[in-house]
Amino acid sequence: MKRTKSRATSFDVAALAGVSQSAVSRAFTPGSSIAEDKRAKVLEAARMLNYVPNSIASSLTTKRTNIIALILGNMHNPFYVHVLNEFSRRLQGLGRQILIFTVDPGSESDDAILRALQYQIDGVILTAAQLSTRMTSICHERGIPIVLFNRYIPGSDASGVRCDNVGGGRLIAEAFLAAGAKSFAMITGDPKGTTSQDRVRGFVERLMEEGVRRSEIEEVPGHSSYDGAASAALSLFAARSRPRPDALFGINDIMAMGAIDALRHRLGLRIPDDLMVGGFDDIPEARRAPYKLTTVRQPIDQMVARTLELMHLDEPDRPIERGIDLPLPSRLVWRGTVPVPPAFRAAAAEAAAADRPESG
Amino acid sequence: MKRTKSRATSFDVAALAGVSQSAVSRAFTPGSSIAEDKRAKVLEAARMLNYVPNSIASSLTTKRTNIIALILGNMHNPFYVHVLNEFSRRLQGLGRQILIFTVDPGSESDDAILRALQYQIDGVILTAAQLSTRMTSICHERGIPIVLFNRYIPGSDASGVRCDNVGGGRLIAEAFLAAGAKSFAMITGDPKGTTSQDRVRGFVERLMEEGVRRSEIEEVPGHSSYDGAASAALSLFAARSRPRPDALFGINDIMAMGAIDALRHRLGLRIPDDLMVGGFDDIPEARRAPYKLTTVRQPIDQMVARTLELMHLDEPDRPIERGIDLPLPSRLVWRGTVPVPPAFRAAAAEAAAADRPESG
DNA sequence: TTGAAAGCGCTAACAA
DNA sequence: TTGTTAGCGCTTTCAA
Repeated sequence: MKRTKSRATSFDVAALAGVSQSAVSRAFTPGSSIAEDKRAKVLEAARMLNYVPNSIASSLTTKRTNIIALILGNMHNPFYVHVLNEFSRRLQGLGRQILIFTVDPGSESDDAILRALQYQIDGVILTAAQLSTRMTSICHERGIPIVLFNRYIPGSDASGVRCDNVGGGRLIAEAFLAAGAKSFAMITGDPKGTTSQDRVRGFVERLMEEGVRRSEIEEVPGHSSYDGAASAALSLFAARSRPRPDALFGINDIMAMGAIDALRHRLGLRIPDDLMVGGFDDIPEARRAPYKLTTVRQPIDQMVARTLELMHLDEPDRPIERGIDLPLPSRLVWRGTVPVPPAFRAAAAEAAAADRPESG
Repeated sequence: MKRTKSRATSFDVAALAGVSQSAVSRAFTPGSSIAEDKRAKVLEAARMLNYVPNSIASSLTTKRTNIIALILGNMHNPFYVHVLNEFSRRLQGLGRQILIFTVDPGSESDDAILRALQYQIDGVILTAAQLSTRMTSICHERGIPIVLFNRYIPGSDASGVRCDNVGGGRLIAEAFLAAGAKSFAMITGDPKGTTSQDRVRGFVERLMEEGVRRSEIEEVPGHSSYDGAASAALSLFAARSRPRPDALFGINDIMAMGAIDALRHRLGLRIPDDLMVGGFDDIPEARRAPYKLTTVRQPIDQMVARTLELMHLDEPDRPIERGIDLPLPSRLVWRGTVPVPPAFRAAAAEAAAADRPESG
């Protein structure tokens, strides 16, 4: 069978309904002035012809496509999968579509943004990668809001939403200290990203307040991946002269999980008996039986909501606010990888209760 | 600062470059006839004005948007995350963009497709949900290919790519038999989906060939999720009069993982000593130390490649082929959740070697 | 409330 | 190889 290529246009519908083409347009535009019976006739004709309004054509005049570009870096980190899900759910609810771009983590996102711009997207959400100031200003010149998710770029005009990473790092340090840890190590993520840097900073800062010397806190890069963290952990613990650390901070959950698996199954370490481990993000996987990871929860829902607010999708003519940095509070979730000190028993019990059903 | 809303058009570029507007169009159209020096002038002017061609406008005449709609159901299953990644990588390589829609697993995808149609997408990839024949014919009428990924719908005009699920189910049965299992159980997925049905069918079929009676194969629904499978497994093993099965088939990896975790950590079962477990998909998580899941590998790369081929993106006028069902071969990956019989030692060693680095 | 008509930014004949 | 011109399918004045 051949393609009929029969896409009915508003003119076809108008002809069938016996009205003008503009009437058809009005019938499909909420809040435009058209008589109810006429609208009904149009809708009926449209149904008969399988007419679907052409958003591409309408955006040519309205200057709005209702498309948002979502630029994703590391999809291998489940955190971003949940972020994508949440954005998708909400944006669809707002009648917006998502044009997706995946870029290599750590690489420039300029290319992706440029391609997005060709599609006259109404906004850009960037969850990854670097952003040049040139690209930022190109977007802003055109009135296209661009907001960074889970990161900020110092000195950038782009606004961003993230959680309080420094505070979160402190929470983990606090938990380790309360559990009696004496020597510390961490597996870090992208060294160029503020997210990893801030978590490290908060963690170190808090430890130093208790008299721990920076040189005593071991640090090894885990490349933000499960496997990277697994080898990092092994290199940290395998053969060593100095005493093993008794507390390990994985800068994100997926790395903490990689470290836990490697340490347990390759080196036979018991957690938390031999080593306590803390993570960051609180991805759903962190609750699972093999991990029961004590971690810092990022308020994804809130972060997504604030991101959308920052874009002001329904006020397209509003001047774009520059360089807003919106840090949201994070909180510690006590689970099984850090021994729970008496003072935190209640919090731990609460977390355990909340963990019962995994949403998904 | 206010929005300048200054999007340069091809006319602006033409004026600055001192050429006609069509020259600008040509300068940006690969393979169109334009003098090299003229093109250079145009490009230079474009750069100065931060001009980005408006694909939305061009698609009005070309009838091609280079946008593909990707409709995703269960994003909580990592399998689909990897699928998304692969589609994104390849489609971006082909100069196509992905408009993403997430729908509730099991629900109609008609809504999403209708919204996609408004954007004049060049094709639809459906990884989830039901598809009405009405929607199929609407797409086909318009010359828009729609291809089902990892599923087929009996009697549907839509084409699809999937793996040989029946054969895969047989492979797991085969492995269980070779390992000496005598009693069997399975955790099933979406009862309306052919994917789950076929895997079950192959599994059962093979067992029955060996004289196992259908009524002896226990079956419990796991709702395609980690948590669903965890409770399913518990209900299967917790309190029971008849002897426990000694082999459990999780219709997909994420359910096999949920079952393993629950059985190990809640009931203290040892795997594979007390119970052997088989999965399906071979998601990257299946290789991880806590699981080392013996499973059936779906050839994602091939499936994605064939899906794209079926869409014939570069021959938009080609008649759409109807109802093609393309089953690709699947293969067993021996790991640690099924005791490896001597005959399969080599295969198991090979799998272990291949597992070393996780891509990601 | 309605219809006619002028664009939106581009591509694609067509002539030059 | 060029420029001119006529649309693509819609929204949006503007008059009626």
